[in-house]
Amino acid sequence: MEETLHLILQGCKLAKDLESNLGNLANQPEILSKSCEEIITIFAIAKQRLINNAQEAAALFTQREAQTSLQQQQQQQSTGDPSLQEWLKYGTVISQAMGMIQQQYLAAGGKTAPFEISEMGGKNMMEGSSSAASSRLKSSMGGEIQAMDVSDSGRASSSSSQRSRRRKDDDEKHIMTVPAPQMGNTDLPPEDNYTWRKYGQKEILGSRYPRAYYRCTHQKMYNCHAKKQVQRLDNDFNTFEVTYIGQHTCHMSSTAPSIPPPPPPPLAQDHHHQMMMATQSMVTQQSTPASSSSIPLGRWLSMEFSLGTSASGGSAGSSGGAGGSTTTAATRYGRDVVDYPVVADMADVMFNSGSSSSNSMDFIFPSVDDKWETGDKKN
DNA sequence: GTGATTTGACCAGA
DNA sequence: TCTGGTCAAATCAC
Repeated sequence: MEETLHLILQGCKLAKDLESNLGNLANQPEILSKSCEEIITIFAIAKQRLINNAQEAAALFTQREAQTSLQQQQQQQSTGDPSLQEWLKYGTVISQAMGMIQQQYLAAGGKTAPFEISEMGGKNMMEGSSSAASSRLKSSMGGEIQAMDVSDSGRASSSSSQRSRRRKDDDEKHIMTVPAPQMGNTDLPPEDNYTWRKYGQKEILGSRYPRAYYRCTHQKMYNCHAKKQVQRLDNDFNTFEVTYIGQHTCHMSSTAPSIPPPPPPPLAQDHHHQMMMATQSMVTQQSTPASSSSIPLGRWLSMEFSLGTSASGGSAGSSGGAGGSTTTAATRYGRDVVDYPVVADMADVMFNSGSSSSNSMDFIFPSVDDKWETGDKKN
């Protein structure tokens, strides 16, 4: 265990070194890339060890990682170095991707995700929602995600009214916290690869921020009763608490058909293993120096950078909903918003990467070299 | 014109 | 009675 921690610390040191020299290396992407790969490799090894250990060890690892991310964020904010902002964006992309992975994982009925999850079950939904919001502290940067698996079976509901208003339904509810987008329009709820239609918003007693109510856009077409509620945490403006209610019965992604719906069907224990493998697969691809398909951090950075530019350049193409990769909000306010579908695709590939294709990352990063050049020119 | 969002009102459960 | 969840008309955006 100590060895693993030492590895992590070493990775942190290297990251700090890289950070301090980032200005000098800004025009040397190859060196940057190698440095990043080195860091990624170290963290990947450490992570692998932790995964192999007990959950206890994994929790400690995540804590360390979150601290590191937080430190980087704080340092970045204090320096204001634009090149470091790309570094930060990298973390944001990962965070977003992790968020979606988390959801995919929950969709698979998983109980323990490859990264941190705190699970709470058996309590009623409203308790979980409001009190948890005030008591749980989250990191908005590190991609920390907490999820509560809440099955609201406590109270029977008899809705006989024509309007069928059910305060307490029997649908499964999953509460999770996800970091808000740190660029673009941060008011938007996190992208989750489904299209939602907002049907209400309410001020919640004791909560600083209102709660927004969404239902599946295809509710009528597919009789899909999936819903979600989104609310900022009282103590953390940068974190959303998202409650998923019910399951998607719609099939909406033609481009990424293998994505399972977020609300979790209580199935397949094996998904945990698949998740682990998918995540590890990504790490491996990134961290294997010999692999030409590994993605240097510089490419991740440029990728994210291009995301930012494309968002302002015109994300009108992201509309259309049925593509399964945008929210209605993102569509509506797309001009200010980061183009999340790319991140969704990342998660998609990560979940479908399996072992079949070594070029899955090519799907995520089409012509990344060009994008690097684009980003470079930007600088 | 179509579909999404906003927002005040309504309703049901606690 | 209070509060959260939903409805639906008005409005907005494409």
